[in-house]
Amino acid sequence: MAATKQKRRGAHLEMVGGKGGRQRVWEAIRANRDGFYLADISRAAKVDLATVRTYVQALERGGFIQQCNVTVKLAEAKQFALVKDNGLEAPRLTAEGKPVIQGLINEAMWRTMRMVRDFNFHELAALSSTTEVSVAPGTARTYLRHLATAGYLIEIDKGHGKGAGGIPTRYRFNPARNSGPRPPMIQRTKSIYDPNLGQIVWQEEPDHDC
DNA sequence: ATTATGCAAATGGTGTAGAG
DNA sequence: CTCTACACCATTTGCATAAT
Repeated sequence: MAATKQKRRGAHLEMVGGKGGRQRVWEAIRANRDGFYLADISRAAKVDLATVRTYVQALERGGFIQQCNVTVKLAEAKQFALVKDNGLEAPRLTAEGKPVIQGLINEAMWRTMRMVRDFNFHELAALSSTTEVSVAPGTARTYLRHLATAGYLIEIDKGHGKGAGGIPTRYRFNPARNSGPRPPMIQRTKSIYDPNLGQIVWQEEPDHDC
């Protein structure tokens, strides 16, 4: 009923690599690693207390932080300390404190792409697949297609685009677009956001000049 | 006729926000 | 403090098209 009913915003505004949300909380925690309270974090990060509480709980379960004054039971009065600093960006944890698997496949493909010179989506799927993650050919195909559209990949051999010849489109990673370790995310709005650059790198081409 | 690619839409999973 | 609802990204699957 609050006038400021904040619905969830775009990924580039709250997810990893952006601002707001858990990222701010994590930064605030790092700034006060010796000891902090939920209220401090909430105020410093300018994040709703409930959100802070949720994330802190996840961090605690994940073993990233530890409560100092165990005697206190009230969450708002609890004092935590950072015991496991990833140093990087905010760990993506589920409420259970377990690492999020979402995006793992994406990252695997992104990493493979930067290592291998050229490839087709079949090879990418095979190379990206590990014992931990299995990349479906279809997924690789989709991701590859989007990246190519965004200019991250160069189509070096269109070959025989279709048919039973076994010559799929061959792509090559564009070094100029090697922006960083974070894989670009394909947003729901048909746009592609690069967490490394912190900006939209491609949109659905509003340009329709005839 | 068979097989693979390309495109598109549907579904699932996760995080955030709010209310009880 | 716990629970429910909602929004968004990621992934999977199906259909249409085209060549061997």
